Amino acid sequence: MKVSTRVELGIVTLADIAVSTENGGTVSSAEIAERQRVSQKYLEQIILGLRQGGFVKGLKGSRGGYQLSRPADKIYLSEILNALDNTILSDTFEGDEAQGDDIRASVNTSLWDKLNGYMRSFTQQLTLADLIKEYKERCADPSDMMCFI
Amino acid sequence: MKVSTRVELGIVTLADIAVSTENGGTVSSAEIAERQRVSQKYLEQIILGLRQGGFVKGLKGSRGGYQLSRPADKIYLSEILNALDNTILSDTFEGDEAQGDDIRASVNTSLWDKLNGYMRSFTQQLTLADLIKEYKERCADPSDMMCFI
DNA sequence: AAATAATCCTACATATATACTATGAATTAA
DNA sequence: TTAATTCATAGTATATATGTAGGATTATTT
Repeated sequence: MKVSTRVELGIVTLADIAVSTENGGTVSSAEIAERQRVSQKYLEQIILGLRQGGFVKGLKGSRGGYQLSRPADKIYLSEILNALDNTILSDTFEGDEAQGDDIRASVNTSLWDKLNGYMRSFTQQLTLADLIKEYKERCADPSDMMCFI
Repeated sequence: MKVSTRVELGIVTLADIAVSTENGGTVSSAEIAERQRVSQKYLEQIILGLRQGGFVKGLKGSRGGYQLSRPADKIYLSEILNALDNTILSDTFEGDEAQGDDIRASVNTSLWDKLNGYMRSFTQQLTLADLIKEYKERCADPSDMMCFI
């Protein structure tokens, strides 16, 4: 399953903000950009989407930065994905049902609707807090990988 | 989940060939093109992929056409998808693990690997014969939709 | 043998999406 | 007032998607 770098970076950035600010305060786009090795300007575009989606709020000015606008266990992956790219969890063929014979419609319900249904239910029960929890558990095992934050 | 029209048409075309030839014989690209309301030339390109994937064989010349090269219950959706677009069931980020910190790697295994895993197991147990069976069951109920083939 | 009907193969055109880069305005704290 | 930061938009190069088009190849039919 291919996913755009915007979506990848969007989720990772949100997780980064959550982890970096869990003891209060804010984190700047410059910090995150360095950690994730992307240009700050590009990252700001992605954070724009996160803010418009209602996941983070930005505090302007010196000593400003970003924080979550909701607790991480109230942010569902389905919401994040929809905000970053509304095609991922959407119906595969919308308004396409009238074309051709109905083998198309049948394949749609037998295959694509079921795949979409699973992706939705999985991402509707998975929260940002779950992602962070799993990340920290992996960090606790140094033989697995290193923890940078 | 957005999918290219090539993938959609590829699966539908394969199902069409299976249904149209289940009593023997062949079906031409012209027939399928009319039924699915696409240009014959475009359809031929898509059938090319199906042939290279080993799902159909073409018989040239007058009275030629296409047939399945294997029984429909031995053709798995995972194979079809891989032949038509090898990104759908592939790992979301291949060779991408070295970039940035390992929040990326962790999100990858917590989210994307699981989604890919489900899509694979579902499509690895679903066959073309299953799709056709469901299609015919729907056709048997005229209140649901009409059956054209 | 010639005509016909079909698959097979490749090149090209156009539109859209992606992945950035770049520029600067607006806002706040020191 | 200066510096630091978010906020917003414009531009651009590349890749991908969605076809169109032309014709070569092969087999059947007459």
